[in-house]
Amino acid sequence: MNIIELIQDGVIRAVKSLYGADIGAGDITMNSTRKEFEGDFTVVTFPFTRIARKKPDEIAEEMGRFLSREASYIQRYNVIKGFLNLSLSDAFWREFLADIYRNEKYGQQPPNGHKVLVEFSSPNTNKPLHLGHIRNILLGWSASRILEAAGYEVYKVQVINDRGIAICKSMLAWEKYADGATPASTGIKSDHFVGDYYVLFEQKFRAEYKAWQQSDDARALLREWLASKEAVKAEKEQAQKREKAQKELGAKAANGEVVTLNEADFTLETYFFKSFKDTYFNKYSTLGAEARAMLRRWEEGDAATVALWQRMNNWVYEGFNETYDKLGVSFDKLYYESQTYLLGKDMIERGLAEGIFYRKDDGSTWADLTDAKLDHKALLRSDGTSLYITQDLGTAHLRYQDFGVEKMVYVVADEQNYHFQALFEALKRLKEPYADGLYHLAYGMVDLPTGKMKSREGTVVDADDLIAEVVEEARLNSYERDTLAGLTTEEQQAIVNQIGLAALKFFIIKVHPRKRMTFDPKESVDLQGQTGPYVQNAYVRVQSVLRKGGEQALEAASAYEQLEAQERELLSQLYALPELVQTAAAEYDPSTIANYCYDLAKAFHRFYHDYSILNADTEAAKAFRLQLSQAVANALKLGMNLLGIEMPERM
RNA sequence: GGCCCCGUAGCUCAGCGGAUAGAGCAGCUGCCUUCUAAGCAGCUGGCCGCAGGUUCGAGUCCUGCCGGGGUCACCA
Repeated sequence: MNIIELIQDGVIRAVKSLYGADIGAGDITMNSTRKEFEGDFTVVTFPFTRIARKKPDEIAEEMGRFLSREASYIQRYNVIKGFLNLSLSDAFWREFLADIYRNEKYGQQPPNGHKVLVEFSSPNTNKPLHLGHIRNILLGWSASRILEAAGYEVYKVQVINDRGIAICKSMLAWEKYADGATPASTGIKSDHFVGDYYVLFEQKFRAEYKAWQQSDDARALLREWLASKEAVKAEKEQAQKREKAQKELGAKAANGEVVTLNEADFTLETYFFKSFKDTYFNKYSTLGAEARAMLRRWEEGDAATVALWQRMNNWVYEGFNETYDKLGVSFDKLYYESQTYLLGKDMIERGLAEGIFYRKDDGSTWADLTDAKLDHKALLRSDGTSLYITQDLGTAHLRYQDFGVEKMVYVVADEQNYHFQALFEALKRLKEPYADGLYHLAYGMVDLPTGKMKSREGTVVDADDLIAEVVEEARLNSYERDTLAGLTTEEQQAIVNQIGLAALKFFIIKVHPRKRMTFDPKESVDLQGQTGPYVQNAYVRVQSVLRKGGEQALEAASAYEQLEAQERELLSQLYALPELVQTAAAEYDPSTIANYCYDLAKAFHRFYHDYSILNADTEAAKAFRLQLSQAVANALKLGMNLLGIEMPERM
C-alpha cells in the first residue's frame, strides 16, 4: 500500500468508527496540501456532512484526532474550515528518500508486457522540415519515451510520403533547370536542395499561369464565369474578406504600422484565377502536363524516372536524417508510401464481402459510418485505385503483422481529426484485433506572432534554421557567463547544443498538444524563466554541489529530525512522479511532464537559495540534503529525458 | 449550415469538482567576499468570453449564445 492508500484506509476506518458508516476510497476527496498551509495531504470533509450530520470542521477535527492516534505515519494535523491537513511523519519521508535517492529509474514502471507503436513526423519528400514538423516530432518522440517509462515496449515509425505529384514537380524542375547540379556540387543541405527545385517549379508555374491569364482562352473563361451565379456568391465573399482585412488593418495601424490594402486581392478576377488554379494545372498548363506525365512514367515503372526519383528522394532522406540527428530522434522502422499505397484493397474487398462496406453504381467503394455520427467515406475510387484511407487501412494491418502491437498512436495535426475518426471506425468494423487501441494524438497548428505560417508568403520557419538559431543564442549566453572554461571546444559545443535544444523543445512541449500555439522565435530562445535551461540549471546546481561535496557517507541522514517545509514540499513532489508518468502515458500528454519538471526545478531553486546544503548545521542535515538534491536531480533528468531533453553536467 | 477543438493577467501558457485562480515574459524594486545570479525575493496586473443550470462547493460538469480555428473530396 502506498501512503495515499494508507490515508484513505485510515479515513475509511475513521468514518466507520466515528459515524458507523461504510464508505469506499472513491468517496474520499484528497489532494496534496496547498503550499500556503502546513501539511502534506489534505482530506476534504464536506462530502461527509450527510453521513456524520456534523459541520465540516467538526468532522475534520474528529477525523484528525482519530488518525493521529491510530495511524503512525501521521505526525500532525490542522483543520481549516472543511479541510483536514495531514502532516506525515519525518520518519516516513526519511525512509522514502533513502529508498529513492540512489535509484535513477525512480518514476519508471517495469515492463508491462504490452506493445505500442507510435507514428510521427511522416513528412513529404519535396520540402525540408519546418516548425510544424518540429512540434510533431517532439510530441511523437516524447510520447514514445513516456510510454516506455510507463512500461510499454514502443516501436517508433514514420510513413514517408515519397510518391505523388509533389516530388514529380521537384524532379521536373531539376531536370529542366538544374544542369546536373547536386547537393555536393552546390554545398546545399540535400533536403533543402530538393526543396529549392520544388519552389522553383512553383515559381515557373506561377509565371506561366500569370501569362496565360491574359490569353484569349483565359479571358473567355473569365467572362463566362463572371456571368454565372457562382460569381454572385464570390462577390459577396470577396466583399466580406475585404471588410475583415480592413478591420485587421485598422488594428495594425493603431499599432503604428504602416500598411495598405491591396485592392487587387479582392477583385472577382483574382478570386476566379485563384480558384481556377488546379483546373489550369490539370487542363491547360504545359508544366502541369509535364509533371503529370512524369508521375505517369513513374507509375509505369519507367527506369529513368524511377532512378531520378530514387536519387532525389535519397537526397531528401539524407537531409532529414541530419535534422533528426540534431533533434536527437530516431525511428525503428520507416514505411514508404510508394510501397504501401496499394495495400488495403484486400481488406476492403473482405469488408465488401462481409457487407461492412458497399459499392456504388459507378464502381466506387464506400463505408457508411453515419450510425457512428460520421459520414459516408470513400474507400476506393470508381476505377478501383486506392485513396489515402485505403493505404492507411493496409498500413495499420501491416504494422500489426510486423510488430504485434495492441496499440497504435498517430501523431498528426488536428486538421485530420475527421480522417482518423473514419479510419478508426472502419478498422473497428473490420474487427482488426488492435482496433480498440488506436489513438490519434492530434495537435494544434503552430502560429507565428504575425499569424499563420504560409509557404507562399515565405513565413515558414525552417527547422534547421531554427535549431541553429537557438543553439547560437545559447552559445552567446554561455560565452558571456564564462562558466565552461577548462572544457574542450567539443565539450563546450555539446553543452551549448543541449542548452539551445532544451530551450526550443521545452518551449514547444510545455503547451498542451490539443492547443493551437503561438511560437514567438524571440521567446523560444529565452534561457530564463519557465524554460528548458531553467530546469537544466537546477540539475547543474545539484551536480556542482555533489562535485564539491565529494564522496559522502549519507547514512547520517537517518538521524535528521524536523524536516523543513521546503524539504517536505520537494519530497511531496518527488512522491508524485511515478503516478504522473503513468497519467501522462494514459493521456498521451507530454506537457504535464514539462510542467512538472518546471515546478520541481522551481521548488529546488528556492530551497537551494534559502538553505545551505554543504554547510548545513549538522552532519545529519547535510547528508539528508545531499540525498534530497540527488533525488531531485534524478527526477529532473528522468522527466526531461522523457521530453527528449538532455541534461548537461555544467552550464 | 452540420460536426470537432479553443476562449483564464498587456503577451505566452498552467490549473485532478474543493481553500484567497497560478507561473513565465513585459514594467518597476531589492539580493552575488557564502554550494553556478541561466538564480532568489517583492510590487504592479483578473466580471476565468457571456447567460443559465447541476452541486454543500464550478475556471473545471451540463445547456444555450458570442468570438476564433479546423473540417465536411473518388486530395493527402
